[in-house]
Amino acid sequence: MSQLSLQSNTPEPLKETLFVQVLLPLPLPKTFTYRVPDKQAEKVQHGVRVIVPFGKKKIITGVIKEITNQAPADYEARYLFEVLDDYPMIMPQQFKLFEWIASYYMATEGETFNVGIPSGLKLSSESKLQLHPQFNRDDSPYIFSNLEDIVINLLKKEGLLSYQQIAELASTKEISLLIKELLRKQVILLIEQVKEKYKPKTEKYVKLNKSYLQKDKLEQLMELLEKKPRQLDILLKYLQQVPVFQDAELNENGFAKAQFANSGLSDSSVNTLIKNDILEVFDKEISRLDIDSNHQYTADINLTDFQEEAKSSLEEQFAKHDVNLLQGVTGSGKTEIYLSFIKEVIDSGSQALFLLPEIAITTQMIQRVRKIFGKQVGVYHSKFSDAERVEIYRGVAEGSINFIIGVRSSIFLPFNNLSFIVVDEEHEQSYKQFDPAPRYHARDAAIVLGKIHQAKVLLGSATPSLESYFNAKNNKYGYYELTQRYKEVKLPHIEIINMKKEKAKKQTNGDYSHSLIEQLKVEVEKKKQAIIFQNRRGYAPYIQCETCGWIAECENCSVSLTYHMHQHQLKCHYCGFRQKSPAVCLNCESSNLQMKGFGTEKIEDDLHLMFPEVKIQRMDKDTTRKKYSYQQIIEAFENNETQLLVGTQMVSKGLDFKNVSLVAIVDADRMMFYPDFRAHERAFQMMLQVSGRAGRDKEQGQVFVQTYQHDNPLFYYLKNYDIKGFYEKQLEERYQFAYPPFYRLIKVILKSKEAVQTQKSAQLMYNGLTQIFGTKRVLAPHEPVIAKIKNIFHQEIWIKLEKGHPLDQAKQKISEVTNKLKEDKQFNKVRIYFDVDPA
DNA sequence: AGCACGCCGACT
DNA sequence: GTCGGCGTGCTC
Repeated sequence: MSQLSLQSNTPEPLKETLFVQVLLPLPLPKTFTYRVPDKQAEKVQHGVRVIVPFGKKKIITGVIKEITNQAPADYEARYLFEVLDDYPMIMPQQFKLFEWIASYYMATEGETFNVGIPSGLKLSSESKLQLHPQFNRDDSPYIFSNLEDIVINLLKKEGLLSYQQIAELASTKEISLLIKELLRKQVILLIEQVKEKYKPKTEKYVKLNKSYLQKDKLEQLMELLEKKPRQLDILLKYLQQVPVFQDAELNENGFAKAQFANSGLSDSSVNTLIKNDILEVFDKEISRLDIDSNHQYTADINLTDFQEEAKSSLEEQFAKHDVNLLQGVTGSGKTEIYLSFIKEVIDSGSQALFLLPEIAITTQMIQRVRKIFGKQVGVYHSKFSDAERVEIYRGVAEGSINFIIGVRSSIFLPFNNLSFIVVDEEHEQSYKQFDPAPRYHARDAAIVLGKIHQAKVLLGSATPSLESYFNAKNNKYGYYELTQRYKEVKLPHIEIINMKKEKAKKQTNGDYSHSLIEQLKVEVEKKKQAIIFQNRRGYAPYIQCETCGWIAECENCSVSLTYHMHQHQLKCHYCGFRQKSPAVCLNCESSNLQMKGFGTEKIEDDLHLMFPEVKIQRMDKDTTRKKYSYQQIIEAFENNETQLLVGTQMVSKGLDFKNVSLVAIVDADRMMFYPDFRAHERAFQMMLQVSGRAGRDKEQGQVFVQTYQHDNPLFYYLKNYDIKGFYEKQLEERYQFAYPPFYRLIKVILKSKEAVQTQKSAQLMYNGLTQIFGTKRVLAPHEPVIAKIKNIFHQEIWIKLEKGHPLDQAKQKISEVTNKLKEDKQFNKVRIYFDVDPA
């Protein structure tokens, strides 16, 4: 083994040692510098992945952010192990986005990188042991223990052993000692096997043996197979599918082996042909992205006059604004406008990104887009496997995919030529990532992404976020409103039902007004469909003892347990805790337990009683757990197999049902009255969104909204579809109480297992913050609505910064206060998080 | 984030 | 006396 000699007498040709700054997918604030082995120097370039040692035993994948020839002054850089790619996997634009997100959302670039790339592009490493090549048991000056001898013998036999295998021999404690000893005694070498997690998918294909490619040879073969009809059939099938005589090169493409069986031909006969060297098997790399590549996609996008008008107006505005807001009621055909823009972009050779909230990416939507764009489309969705995501990632990097339709994380794909971004349903809060950091808002990040690429951004919604509305109003964004509904279908009539009054008149039946029940009866008679919306799953949100007032609560979280009738269980919707529903009060043993409130399950149950003959389906998180159940429920409803659909907000997105004439919002108050400054905005948007499901065909649909607060101005705006009026009113309130969009919020979250420590640290944090920002800009620490989740106590501090307040400086100060707090070791168990622009 | 090194209680 | 608890500090 050659030794590295630092002072060599023979002058080496001067070779510059390269150093690279590597970004690692860890929540660490900086990059790490590695030395590049000479052998790898040529492969080094910006944006390629490298495998590096990190700490004592970790081996991880990072990405090269910078290349220098300057050795770090204050530490010895380690050698990187390997350069993985021949071309960059992270584009310069992505680095810019990482930087922006990390800085804006008070996260690290490493965390951003970590969520930004599919985990299949990171590598797993597994340490293995092998015998040291120069090791000889008899020559060794050392003495070996029994255990060591066992390992030595095993290594002689097996060659390689993993930690796992050693672990089977010894207890975990002994392993590291054992390995240390074996290393010291020069018995073993540690080697790292790094595996690419991603493997291209392959399928068995067959092709005709070359010797039969001549016509006469083939004829001989056919004669030979005369008496073996099964094999002959297979050969004929092959020739039919792969006409090798028209083009001999087609033979190289081969034919999927499994396809024979699909045509009713026997697999064993195929195997015989293979055995006799008539057919050859080979592995063919196939795409996981299930697209029929032979199909020609030529579907056109036909815009109505109104849509054309909208489009050309938007085009004009894009000349002045990089971001435009397109507001249009459900059914006004925003999607066609998006797709028409996107088609132009794709045809001109650029890339486009179409962002949607998770639940809006339906099979319907994907099929529609595929019809127009074929295999240029990549769908980036959490339901897809990691391998599929890697394929899309690579497709975008290589340029074979020009159009991405996807969820928020698609902003991180390696675009290099992006020129158009659509953010549909831009008001949706699911665009805001909450856990883990970075807590970014994909709409806002998409706008920055647009800036980085000089791409145009189109935001779309029937009910824009107040922020976007405000920006459009102040001419920061361009704006267009589509007022026409497709085919001129009238907007549904919204009826606000005064539950107080109905209850006083004893016209309610439990939670349902007389009017609603009567109307449901009418629709059911007419064979129409109805959607009953309740944004709460389960049967009863809580159960209470009427004797002593006891409420069943989660033992880990400060929430009541929801009763689920189906399993007769009490469940916590925050930590998943579940227990059998008690028969008597656990406090006073009274049997007077009452279900309080109602969720989708109870509504479903009630409806069954009221309409025993009618097919009723429920759609919520509980009924859509399986992969295709969501799809099945929708299809059944679309095909009129079910007549009443009860559901949570899942029913409000992206679905187009023709026969729905009534939408019922059973409990509007629940959405409106919870402690959040956005509660009204959300409730309003959600109610309008659900309403949009009614009457999408010729007839005008109806919406029934049940409330005990029917005087609330929100309902006035709602029933008149006066979105602007409502928003203006909201803006006034937001201004008055110093909330977005006039002020920027930064939420500081403190968590720990100790309630007292959490509170104390929050108070100290608050003191520190007020010293910098003053008492007006910082709200006193308080428990969030759910103060305890999974036995962790939470405290929040809100910082309100007026527009124009130097943001970077503010964040800097916040970090300083945080670091100071962390110095006090009594609080070292308190974790501190930041949420900039909390949703 | 992991993970090793380091200092105090219940046990072979 | 040790095993092992998890506090603390580092990772190029």
